[in-house]
Amino acid sequence: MTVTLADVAARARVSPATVSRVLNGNYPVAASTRERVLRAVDELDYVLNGPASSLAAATSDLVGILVNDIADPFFGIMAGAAQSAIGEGASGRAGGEKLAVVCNTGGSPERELRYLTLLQRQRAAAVVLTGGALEDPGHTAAMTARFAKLADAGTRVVLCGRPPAPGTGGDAAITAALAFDNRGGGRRLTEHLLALGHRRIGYVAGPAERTTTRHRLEGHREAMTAAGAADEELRRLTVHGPYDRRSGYDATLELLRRDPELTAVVAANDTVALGACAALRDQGLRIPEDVSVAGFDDLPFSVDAVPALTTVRLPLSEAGARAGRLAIGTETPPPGGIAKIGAELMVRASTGRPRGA
Amino acid sequence: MTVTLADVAARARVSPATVSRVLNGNYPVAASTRERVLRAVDELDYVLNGPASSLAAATSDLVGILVNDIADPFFGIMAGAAQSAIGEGASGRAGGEKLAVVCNTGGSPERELRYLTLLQRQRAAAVVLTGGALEDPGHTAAMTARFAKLADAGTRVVLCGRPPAPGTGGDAAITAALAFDNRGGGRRLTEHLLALGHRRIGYVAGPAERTTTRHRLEGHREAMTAAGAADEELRRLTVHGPYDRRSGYDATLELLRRDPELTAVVAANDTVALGACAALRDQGLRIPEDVSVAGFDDLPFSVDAVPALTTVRLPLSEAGARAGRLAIGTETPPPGGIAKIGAELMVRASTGRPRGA
DNA sequence: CTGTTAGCGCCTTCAG
DNA sequence: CTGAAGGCGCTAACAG
Repeated sequence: MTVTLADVAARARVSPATVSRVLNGNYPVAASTRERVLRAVDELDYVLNGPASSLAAATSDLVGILVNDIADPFFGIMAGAAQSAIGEGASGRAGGEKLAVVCNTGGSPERELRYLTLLQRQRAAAVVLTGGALEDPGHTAAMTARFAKLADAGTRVVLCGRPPAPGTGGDAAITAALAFDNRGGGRRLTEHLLALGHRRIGYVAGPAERTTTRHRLEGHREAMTAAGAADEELRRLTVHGPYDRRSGYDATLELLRRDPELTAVVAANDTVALGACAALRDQGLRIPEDVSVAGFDDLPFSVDAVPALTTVRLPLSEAGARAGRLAIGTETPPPGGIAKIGAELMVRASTGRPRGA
Repeated sequence: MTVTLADVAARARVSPATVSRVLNGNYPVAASTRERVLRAVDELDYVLNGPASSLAAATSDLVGILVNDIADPFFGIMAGAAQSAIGEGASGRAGGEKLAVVCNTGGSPERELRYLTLLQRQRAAAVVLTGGALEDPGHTAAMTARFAKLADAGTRVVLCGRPPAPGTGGDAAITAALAFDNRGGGRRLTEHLLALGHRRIGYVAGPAERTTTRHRLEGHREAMTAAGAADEELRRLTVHGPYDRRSGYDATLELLRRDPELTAVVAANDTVALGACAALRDQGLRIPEDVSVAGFDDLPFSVDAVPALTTVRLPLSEAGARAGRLAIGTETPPPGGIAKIGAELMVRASTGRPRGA
């Protein structure tokens, strides 16, 4: 019923091996033979059997891209860029047709592990993990073990927007890591606010147990501490929540309750910042006249917000593309395997001098 | 080097067949035996070889979800919901671990076809296509042929937010189609504007050759025509462009040039609407006092826009989840294979009475 | 440059 | 309920 390689071989009057060779293109074949084979493939409407091929070759052309939230453009942009880079890398000849595929973990450690298992089971050629990692010792250990397993099965592992696990050097298994300068970006953002004259700055952080959250918050606190803020005060003006609009809304209300004299709110990311803006507006406060607001990431919608959002730009698209290239081996890993990706402060209309100034 | 099923069998002192049976769970196995096997699996850290399994069984656990633009939450929301539904459906026992995976076509017909081929090659269990289809006879024919091929290889094909190809009934191969009521939604949206007193309404449409674009536009024109608008006028006040912010911005400027007396702009979707808002603001026009603006989809950010966007809500998450269930056979297809998904008008602050009224 | 020969690791009848 | 045996479709040495 279904056409196999043998059928093609018969029709082209060559051996199966030859057909395999022209299909994979990694072996010299006479032009005339190749053409005959290709014609047979076409006439028979033959489609290679992936599982059989993967089984025999002990590798597959699957590349998995893991994201924490597929509905969030932060991940969509990186994943899209990675997927393009992977697709294009294969363009040379028919051979390297990689199947780049994105998997949504929803931020759940179980699902992250499950996808890794599934990908390992498929003998994936590479795995790209995007976004912050969960900072739980158990989970980190489990992940590190999986990475090792994947690596020695020949699967490349690349991190994009996620620092390699610290400590025991357990991440030797990783091909490359692209780490965003979340700490530096966070620091510069808060320094901008301090320079404007703000002192009472609320911080709406992301989920407590994620690297991204922690680094951005640390950057903020670095700047605040340098400006003389007390630890206790910093803690009082920090509220954690998920990376969504609702969290920004609720947390801002809570911050206002804790300190009605707040003159600025810094959000963990742009989406959260939008929620913060909504909350302030609903309280009758003007942005930035009464309260300044800042975000992080510089997603496409941020420039269209009213007022346009001051934020920190991350080169998501470039980083994603680079991760894709690293995954298929089109680009060589940076020295040491880890590269730091810069973050650029974007000052726009949502931040201004505080009321008093 | 790598652990195989035989190794597990040896350790558990059973035959490979038995191990296979407990792993797949679709066959009676004594509880004590099962436990012994499971323990061996665990001790050996065994991971099933997907390709080998797929080859022998002639099916795989891959489910592909195709999207036009992964960075667009419209698709992210549907894909995320579908992926969850597929993941959960498998929960029964270890057996049905489906690998739901999203593929970004970028709206390119070639990539769409390419992914379909790749998925067919992998012997995917199902394919979900989301969002509008390209209306090109050649491409439609190619897609229909692929669907047939997939269907008779046992791959389920479900459409989500895309109507089945019309005409030759060639889509008998499709398992189910969930079609959004784009036409009805578009009509009701424009009727709302007409009821407010608007007559000179500009329309920023999506790419011309897509079903979604056409249906929304037809709904708009239905309403306009019923209100006495002339065809020529309608054509004059319609501008096409991609589904992005930039297109909304540019098209709005163009519409304003064509008719400076415009009192409303209807955009093909919310993202485009945001661009339209930006253009109007840059022209010194107030929303909705000078010009009303409306979008489509009701993405999460639309309620936070300033002013909050009047739009048409599509139940993206529900539709995605349902598509996922249909893909894994957890839900039975609607009678006739096609279900129409309602669209609800959401009136918010971006639309109001026109200047004159 | 091309054909031949063995498996890759698992599932699935078929017996028992 | 469990074991034995054959083959899924392709690739990868080897010869020629």
